[in-house]
Amino acid sequence: MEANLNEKAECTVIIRAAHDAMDVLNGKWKIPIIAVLCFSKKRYSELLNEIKGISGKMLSKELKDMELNLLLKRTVLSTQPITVQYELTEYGERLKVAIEQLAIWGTAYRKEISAK
Amino acid sequence: MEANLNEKAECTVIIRAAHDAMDVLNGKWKIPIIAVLCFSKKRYSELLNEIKGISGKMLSKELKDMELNLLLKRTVLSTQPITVQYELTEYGERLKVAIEQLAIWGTAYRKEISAK
DNA sequence: CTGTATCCACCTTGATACTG
DNA sequence: CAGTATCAAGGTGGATACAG
Repeated sequence: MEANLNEKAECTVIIRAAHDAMDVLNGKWKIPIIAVLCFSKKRYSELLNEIKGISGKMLSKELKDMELNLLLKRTVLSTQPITVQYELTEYGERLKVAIEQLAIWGTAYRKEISAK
Repeated sequence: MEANLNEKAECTVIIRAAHDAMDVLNGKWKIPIIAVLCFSKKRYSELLNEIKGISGKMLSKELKDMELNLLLKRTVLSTQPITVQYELTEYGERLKVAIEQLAIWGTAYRKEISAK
């Protein structure tokens, strides 16, 4: 019963915490964006090119969302014409571990499912 | 340049693999469902009670999705009235690691953001 | 108990054109 | 280059009633 209580408590905590995380990562594009930015900072147009299928509108929207959620930092460079750099914050960086685990699972899953 | 190629390749792989995973986990409720089932198999009504906010329709739909994706197994028990057990498959079990990482991140994020 | 059927409001996304 | 505005379409999720 002690074990049962602990299980229940732990379960509830995980559910809520995972939900918090997914709330911040909602939508189709946030994980791909973070995955790209895990390796280096990028400009808007670089992201647009490297994330296949995303539209400019969605990229803008997602980037704005993530900036508000403190996942990434936006920097306007005074080049001519101006360019904008996006990079992960510490919060964003720390998501890398979770995303890697998802990717590891996804890789194995795809492989085994397709071998069916 | 070699490093650059590797970075690019690894990045692409991670994006695709994470996308595969998120494809299977799409929607609002799959992660909570898996989190609950991580600890023990559950019946439909137990899931309905323990996952706060989910409707019966969505629970049915998500469970069906996940069964098709081989994430969980559905077993009809010949009780009176009949009950149905859901449990994770091996694929589903292996997602636990990734979800735990998400939860760890979510916990820290919530804590630090609220401390703002 | 374990679902399904229907209806509906909302949200997300995409295409396209446009701005500074 | 880095976005914004507008419109349209489809998907998502909730309420309710019903079925086996």
